Amino acid sequence: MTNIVVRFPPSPTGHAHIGSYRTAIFNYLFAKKHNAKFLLRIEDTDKARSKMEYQEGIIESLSWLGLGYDGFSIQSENIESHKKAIQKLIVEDKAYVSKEEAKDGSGVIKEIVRFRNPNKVVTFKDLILGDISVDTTDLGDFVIARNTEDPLYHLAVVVDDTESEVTHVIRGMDHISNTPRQILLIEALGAKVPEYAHIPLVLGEDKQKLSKRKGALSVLEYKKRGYLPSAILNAATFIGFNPGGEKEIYTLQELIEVFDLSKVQKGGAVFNPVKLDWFNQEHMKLLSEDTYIEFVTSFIPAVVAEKVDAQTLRKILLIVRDRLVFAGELEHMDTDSSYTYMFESPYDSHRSDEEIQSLVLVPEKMKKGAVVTAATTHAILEDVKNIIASLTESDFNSVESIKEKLWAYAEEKGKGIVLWPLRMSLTLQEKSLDPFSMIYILGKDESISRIQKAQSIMLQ
RNA sequence: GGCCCCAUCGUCUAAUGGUUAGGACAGCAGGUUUUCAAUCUGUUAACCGGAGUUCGACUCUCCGUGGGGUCACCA
Repeated sequence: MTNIVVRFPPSPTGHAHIGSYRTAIFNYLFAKKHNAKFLLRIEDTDKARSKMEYQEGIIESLSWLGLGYDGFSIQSENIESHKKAIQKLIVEDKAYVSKEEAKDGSGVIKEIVRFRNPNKVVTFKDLILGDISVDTTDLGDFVIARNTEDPLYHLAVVVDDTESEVTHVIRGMDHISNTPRQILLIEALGAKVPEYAHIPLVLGEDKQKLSKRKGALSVLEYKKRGYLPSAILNAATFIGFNPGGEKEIYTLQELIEVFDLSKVQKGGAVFNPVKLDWFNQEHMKLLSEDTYIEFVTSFIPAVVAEKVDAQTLRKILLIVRDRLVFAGELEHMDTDSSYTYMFESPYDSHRSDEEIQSLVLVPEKMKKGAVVTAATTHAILEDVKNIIASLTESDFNSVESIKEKLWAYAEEKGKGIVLWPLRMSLTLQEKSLDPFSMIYILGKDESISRIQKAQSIMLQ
């Protein structure tokens, strides 16, 4: 392992969205690429807003994404070092205690600690942006602690980073203005200034910093909706980064191989949820049949298993695979009418005979001059039913063989006038799977039974 | 407003002085074994503006303009 160390320091004050985790991802990729250490540090110096629930959310998110870390710490547990640093700065007259009225309007006089700003120009080299110079004079003597026992962000970060020997600080561009004052503190403490890489911000539709407030989903919500971690990883990495070339679908391993800070964009990038959907579909295609079934099954309501046997459910899931964007679409499979007809008879008391008849009868635009009546439809269904009855066990092994057996008849009579009533009698859905897939899923008996029901209504 | 950063299709981007400015998502059109998907094919669409530098600028420089970030006893 090299001596390179990076870290991801989220504050547990909310469920972070994809923008924050992209920072974690960049750090992780950089670490793996360079055979370095990746640290997770929970920044909870703001005790009022920090919550255990959020800390757990961070850990769960990282684990779900598969971003393992080589070290874990909680900032508040390093309070002794922070206090020591505050004392050291005060003793060396690089900081001082100042009696001031509390900002909360209470009128209480408190003793806060301010940094004695040397008022100089700080220049640092950013690995993405290049040289950046800032005159720190206008920062004034900024506050570094609420009191001698209670450090604030800048002080805590600098002390912690120094102690864990962080060499590369990879963080969002919104931290760029924090960098000069942190460098001032590092210098005052006599520590080593790390390398900085400020990555472009992830923007919302309005081109402003992505935020929960504007509807950005947390990583945990994506997990809940049935997105694949590999898709989130892939999509997030491609916000503000592109390895060049035309390949876009990458696994985590491949991402590590091609990751390079020099290929990180400088400008902010708008997050496109529609493209994330595409990434997810592509990553679903990468799954083996068994992995896919296993993944998707965890999103299906338990009652479905009572209504349909595992064998049939597997058939349904495999056939439905191409149209699935994310697994959570199956979350109401037990009641969603775009799925229920696949495993429950659509012929129920809610539908009138007239309704069923109008569905099964070939619509005008599809007739192509042919004369279609209830009687002819009944006759066609009769023929189709007989063909299905003649199918052998092995014919039911694939959609393809079922189609083969029915195809000649459909061509002879006219595809539209055979296939439409067939599909409708099996599904009673305006939009549905094709009839061959339906017969494959339903099996001989149920297929024939549904067709017979449609037929009996045709006769009335 | 001060300070800092950025600027290629609607969006994400490729191009590192010489290309008909490429790809992906979305859009549109069409094909496909009925519907809806899926899939295949085709297609619309961009170098923020102005000066330079150069034989030659998307690429380099400067000035505008636009956008963003940040100005806490939050992180």
